[in-house]
Amino acid sequence: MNTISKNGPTPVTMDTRERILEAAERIFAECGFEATSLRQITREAGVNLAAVNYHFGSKEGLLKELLRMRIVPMNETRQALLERYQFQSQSDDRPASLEQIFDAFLRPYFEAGAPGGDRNGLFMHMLGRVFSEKPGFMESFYEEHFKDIQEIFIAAIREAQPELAEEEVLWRFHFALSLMLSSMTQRQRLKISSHGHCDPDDIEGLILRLIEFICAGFRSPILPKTNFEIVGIKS
Amino acid sequence: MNTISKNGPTPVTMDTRERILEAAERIFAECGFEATSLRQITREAGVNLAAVNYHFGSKEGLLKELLRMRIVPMNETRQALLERYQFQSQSDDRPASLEQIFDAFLRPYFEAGAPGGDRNGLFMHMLGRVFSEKPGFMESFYEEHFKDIQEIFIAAIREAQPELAEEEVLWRFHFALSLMLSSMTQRQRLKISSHGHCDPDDIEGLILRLIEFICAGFRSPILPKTNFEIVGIKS
DNA sequence: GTGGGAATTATACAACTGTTTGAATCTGCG
DNA sequence: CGCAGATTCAAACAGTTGTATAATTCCCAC
Repeated sequence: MNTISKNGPTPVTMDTRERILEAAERIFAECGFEATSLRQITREAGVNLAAVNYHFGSKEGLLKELLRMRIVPMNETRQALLERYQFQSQSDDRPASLEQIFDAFLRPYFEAGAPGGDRNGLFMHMLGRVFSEKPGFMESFYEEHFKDIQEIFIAAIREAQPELAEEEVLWRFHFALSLMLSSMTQRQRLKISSHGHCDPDDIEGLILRLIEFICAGFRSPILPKTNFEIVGIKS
Repeated sequence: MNTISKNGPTPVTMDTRERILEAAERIFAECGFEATSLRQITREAGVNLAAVNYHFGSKEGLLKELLRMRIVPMNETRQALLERYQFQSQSDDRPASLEQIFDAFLRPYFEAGAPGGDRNGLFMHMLGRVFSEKPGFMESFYEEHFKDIQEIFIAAIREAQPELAEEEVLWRFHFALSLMLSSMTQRQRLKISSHGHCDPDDIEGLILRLIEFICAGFRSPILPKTNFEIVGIKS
């Protein structure tokens, strides 16, 4: 049992388990899952190598625990926020707006790793990386942690956009989700490509812009076969 | 020199170099860069292990060559397509539409790996993975292969949307690019989450829906501080 | 204090990694 | 043919990987 003193008011004892989780989240986010070694994690956590397998069974067990730890409360916040918006709108006898729905969906995600503010962006960066890195891994996690919450939000979208065909709802939700996941892992690209015009660390600005972008996409008219003039694309 | 017979009309001799590239593209796309071993590649390619280092210098050299090989012609196609759209619109004395711009930008990307049709989605899947997997890697490639083409397309967007502030153009282009990259790597997720309602293999449908979604996002009104009613988010 | 389960430790394991080497083989030109 | 350069090959390199195992230390109820 290691005792470290944080600069907070109360000194906190941080046991091996927590120190591993802390270091793992940081390094997974930075280097990805495959490229991160257990020795790297245990070294930075200041614990013994075997501690990972003792506490989490395996490297993958560590990852799963890390995800579970963050995703469960995040989804609870999402649902609570959505229900509040729905309750607010209910007095006017209308469904929650698309903006409210996606605020409830996006905001807890971007703030999941940052309750105190200092771990900002760490978790979702990791999540985005893991999803793009471990193909078979996502399926099991979808079933366990995303299926229900997705159903809830898609139902809310249907209410807000009743004229939109089911297939289009699913396509566009897929776009929204992809955009949400990648806009974190790709944040540093914005810094490079905008030549300093945009501030990727402005999380609130990112959230609002994402909501705006996604809602506009959802309100786009139903797709005709070709809704703009392209003549002779092929060769 | 290995000679294999393809089921096409003309038997094709495929030398070691090409066989490595073919296998590497396939396995990188499936497993990612870090998780793929050279032995896996050379085994499936039917060549000797040392051949990779002989022909490409290193594993990373193989990846770079693979990317260069696909990206250069892809960007040429993008530019040619954009110029054609601009020429078409020019007769009406107006700039190319957002739809045309993003068709020129997206279509060559989604069709890059599939000139004959059978390698569909392989390359961009790999590209998306590599970008999310190798952080420092992207910067150098941005400078070499994306900076110029991005400038060209952003200039076209400015003409199509002159009233949009520069910062917002960059944010939204970032969103569009992120969405393009991730909508390939995340394709199988759509298959799962839509429960068969959507067909992720319908590339043409994907392109058109993406264009529609992105253009709507770009036409969204300029971001006010909060353009929808959220009261008491905190706590 | 003492026993006993929990936790930590150092060490070792087998497997796998990218890369290198030097010899063997092939290819094409004189 | 004969030789030179390009290519392929089996083998080994040193290093790292995740995991397993015993021995040790710690801590708390009794």
